[in-house]
Amino acid sequence: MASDPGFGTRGGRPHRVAIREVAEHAGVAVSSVSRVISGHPDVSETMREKVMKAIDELGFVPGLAAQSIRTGATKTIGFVISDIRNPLLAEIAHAAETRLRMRGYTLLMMSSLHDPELEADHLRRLAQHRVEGLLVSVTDEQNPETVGLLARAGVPVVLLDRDIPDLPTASAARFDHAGGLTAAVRHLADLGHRSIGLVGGSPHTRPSREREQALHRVVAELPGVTARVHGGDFAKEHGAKATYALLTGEDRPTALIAGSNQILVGVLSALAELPYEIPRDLSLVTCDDAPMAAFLRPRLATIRRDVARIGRESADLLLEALAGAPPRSIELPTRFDRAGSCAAPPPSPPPSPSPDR
DNA sequence: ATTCATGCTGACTGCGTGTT
DNA sequence: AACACGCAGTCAGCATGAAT
Repeated sequence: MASDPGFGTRGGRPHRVAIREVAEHAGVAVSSVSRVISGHPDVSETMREKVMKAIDELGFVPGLAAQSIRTGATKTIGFVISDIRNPLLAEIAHAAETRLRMRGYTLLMMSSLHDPELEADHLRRLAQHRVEGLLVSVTDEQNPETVGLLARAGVPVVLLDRDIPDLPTASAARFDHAGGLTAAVRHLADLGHRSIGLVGGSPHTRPSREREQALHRVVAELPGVTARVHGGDFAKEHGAKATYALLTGEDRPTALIAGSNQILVGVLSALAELPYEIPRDLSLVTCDDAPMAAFLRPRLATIRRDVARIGRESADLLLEALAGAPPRSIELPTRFDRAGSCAAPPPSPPPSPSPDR
């Protein structure tokens, strides 16, 4: 039995066992080997065993590239997200991959690192790989190059929590960010908070826009309550900077909402340097769980979403589109979990930190 | 005679490379 | 520039031989 299936060298160049060699080794025709490999019904048990024995002894692995030449099918799906190192996105990818693998597809994952140029480059590369479908969470919904590449992709596209009106051919799986955020703000207002700060993410993506719009909408319905938003990147650096700006400026909020798990890390790092104790001096709510957040005391009030579900559902939308169904969109809920990090605001304004940092 | 498993042949696929 | 070829496997259609 070969130790490394399908690999070897011949004269310094890579040599892979071909179907012809399997046929010769088994003493059968190439077409018979092909029938065995593809599970054709007209194959006797003796023939199957003979071929499988040769395949095993030679370590043959059918070449997907060669298969795709004839069939036109690569059984590969392109998956582009901002950063595969983000545990939240890793969970989405895992759920989607599991779903697609069950249907014989391989996922080709790429991180755009919030860089539209790199993202466009990935999309072009995936086209070269002849992927049969795309799962994409774009960095900038308005970027003409990205939108153009997706429009011309010629394969089904599913957007992950993104809105691109110029791309009506794409399906989409989105979260109702407004629902969870509205519940959180109402809870804070019920506790007595009158100034709420949101450390938002990129304005070029749907989740940030939805949250910001929802915040202004709900605040408009709550007499005496104001909101301040600091948008930026989905990054801890922005989280720290914006927190510092919000808490050291005029009209300091008594409650803060962190717009993502990466932003939360920055928010917490800024709070570690500022004289605020949670929840005594400041109420804190986060959007999405962070890996270590479960060990924080008090527990963090969190706007949660089922990320594994959006992974599964987006994979299903893509499978549906691959089967010829027209594009469609779905919306999944977000839920506010209140916890110890929220309390009534302090009777006097929160302590004023020293201006030097 | 019929059925089934198997073999054989040639077309076919997209792309890069070599030849005319 | 145009054309031919090789790559590695799939596929369809037909031929063949053995078993029922």
